[in-house]
Amino acid sequence: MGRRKVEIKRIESKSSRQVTFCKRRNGLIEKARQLSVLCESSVAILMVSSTGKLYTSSYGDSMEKIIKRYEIQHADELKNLDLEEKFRKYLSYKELVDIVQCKCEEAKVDDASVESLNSLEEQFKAALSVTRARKTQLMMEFLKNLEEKEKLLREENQILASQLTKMEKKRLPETEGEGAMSSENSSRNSPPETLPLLK
Amino acid sequence: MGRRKVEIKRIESKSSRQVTFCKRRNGLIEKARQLSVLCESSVAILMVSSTGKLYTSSYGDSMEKIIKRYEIQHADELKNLDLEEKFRKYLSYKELVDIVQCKCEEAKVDDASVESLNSLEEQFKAALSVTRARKTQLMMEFLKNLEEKEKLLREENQILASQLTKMEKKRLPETEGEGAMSSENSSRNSPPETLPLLK
DNA sequence: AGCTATTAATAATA
DNA sequence: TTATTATTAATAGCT
Repeated sequence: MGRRKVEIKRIESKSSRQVTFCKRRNGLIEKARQLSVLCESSVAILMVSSTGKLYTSSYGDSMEKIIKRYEIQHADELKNLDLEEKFRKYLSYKELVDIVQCKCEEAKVDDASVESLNSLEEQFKAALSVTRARKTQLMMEFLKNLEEKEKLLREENQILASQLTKMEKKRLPETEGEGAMSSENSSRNSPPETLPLLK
Repeated sequence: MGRRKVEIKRIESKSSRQVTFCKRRNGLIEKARQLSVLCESSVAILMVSSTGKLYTSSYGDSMEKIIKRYEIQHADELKNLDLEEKFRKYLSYKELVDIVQCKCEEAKVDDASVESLNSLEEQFKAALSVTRARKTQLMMEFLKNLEEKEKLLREENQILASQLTKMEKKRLPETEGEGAMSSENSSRNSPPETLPLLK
């Protein structure tokens, strides 16, 4: 689809590589848009050029949502760490540890003046404040993340549930209304009832 | 580039929408691969079909790495603060508010002695400590709760998915569904009715 | 950035 | 699904 056929291998000339990147990048984005519109789907594309520049595009849903959808599916891999380990890891940021250790060493001076102790006190307060703020921030972020995941999972659940319901209806077109059916008929009706779950 | 020109708008027929999704999805993936090879770049694509199935593909780098690249760049945008409002609500437990207000009233005494101020200081410290501990405790509880919910929702999802699969098989004894790495990892059979829900 | 000769993708069909 | 092929759409090489 050009003046001649090209092999799919690294383009040696830097300038034509850049030109091609630009052209094909736009092509890819347009294709993604079309797929999204034609097939009512969500599509996200992330491209990092050889110079490290990031180009992104998403259709049908936000980039965040699509990425989260991916992360949910791959959460099992991440599940190894339990919550506390995760937080221990988060809180061990070098920056904070360094501050604390530095201050602790200084504190060995037991015969210091009131003034120097006062200064030390202020420094500890500052370090403590930074640590607390960071802790809260990280917890908030983690929380938000979880809440989004929950929402997506619920949505997915609803889709699955409605698919099941539709199938059931096709399969047993009638039998609506409360006949004398002893309701315990095994395979009847089960999917819909199990679905609306979570409050 | 087919037997006739097509408008880019939702394909009404469900079956041809699915066929088109499959074809164009493969096309998009191939285009991404070519872009990556030709231009020495990393490309990631995430697609969610209208039925909620996820299809992903990445070239030049792992999906994780490319997504991380994105998240680094967008870290700032993620710092929304509506969560803090939520916690302000959590923290307004009467017990804590009472402590603080009581102490604040006492503090009006501006001409107090050094001793009484020292005492007041201690009381504030205690109140602050209680407040902080309670805050952290509540956040942790909330977090654990969310994680449990997530787990349950995921289980439920798997059950629903396996029910759907079973139904499809009964209905169409042949014809495998679209492949993909979707949530098909079910592997477990369903004791569907007893789904242990969220409290 | 534009412009076409060409190749590549794909819509209809089976 | 997969394969075929008549067409349209994307783009390589030049300006």
